Amino acid sequence: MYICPMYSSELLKGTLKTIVLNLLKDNGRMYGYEITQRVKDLTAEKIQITEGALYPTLHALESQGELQTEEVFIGKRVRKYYTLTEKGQSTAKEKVNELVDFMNTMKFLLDLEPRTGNG
Amino acid sequence: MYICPMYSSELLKGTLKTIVLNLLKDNGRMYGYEITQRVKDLTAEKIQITEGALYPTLHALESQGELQTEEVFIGKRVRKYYTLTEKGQSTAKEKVNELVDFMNTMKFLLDLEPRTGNG
DNA sequence: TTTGCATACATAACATTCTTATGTATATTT
DNA sequence: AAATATACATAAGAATGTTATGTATGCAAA
Repeated sequence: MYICPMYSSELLKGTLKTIVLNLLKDNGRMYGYEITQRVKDLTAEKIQITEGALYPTLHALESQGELQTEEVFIGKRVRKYYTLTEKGQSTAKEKVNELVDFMNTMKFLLDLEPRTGNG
Repeated sequence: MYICPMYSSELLKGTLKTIVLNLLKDNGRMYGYEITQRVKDLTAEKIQITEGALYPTLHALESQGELQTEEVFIGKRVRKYYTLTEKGQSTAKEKVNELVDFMNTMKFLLDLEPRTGNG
């Protein structure tokens, strides 16, 4: 049985906040576990966000005023929903733009395609 | 005067080895300082490889058998040229493929373009 | 000629950002 | 009843950078 390989994990570094902010921008509100599953599904398990990385990141984004939370009881269990603040919405856009620009620069640097309008 | 901003440095993490291996694949042989300048020039200073990151990386790649060195005297100064070993050549290709695949997955995940043939 | 900047290597202390491991608890499926 | 999935959280450790520092040569400008 073939196991689709994950990326060597260093590549993910630095992109986690961008992924989280962008998912929340597209989906309105999500809770932590849901984010891990959504990313796994969307990437055919190539990118798996670990809980040890995600929860501290969510807490950091909240304390920086990018996210706000809402606790909802599902039976006896608390589920913590996150939504973007206004600040978070503009940060999301900036982060995505920066990442796209970075990827274009990388493709040019790796001699994979001509430079597009990002010099 | 406008200063073209660098990327927030986390993004570079994990891509340094790929950059180095690919530059050597394209250019035959290069020395450390030359690599920092080439990257700076090619990216309009958006990506600046620090020496504190580069030299340890070069040493690691050499000790892993990806690179071999050749010392050349320029006047009284030693310059250390690096070239890819055979292992390094195949690693270079793998690393670039992985990075390209990762970037495509990221663009899909960020809902920027339809998935291409990498699922 | 000496002052500063560029070239060219190197390493160590520190910061950031993950992974791995562990803990707690409820809900659902077998 | 046991295993798996859901759902949160934190701590120790690893990996990979930045910043600071050190050494030394070469060259250009004041």
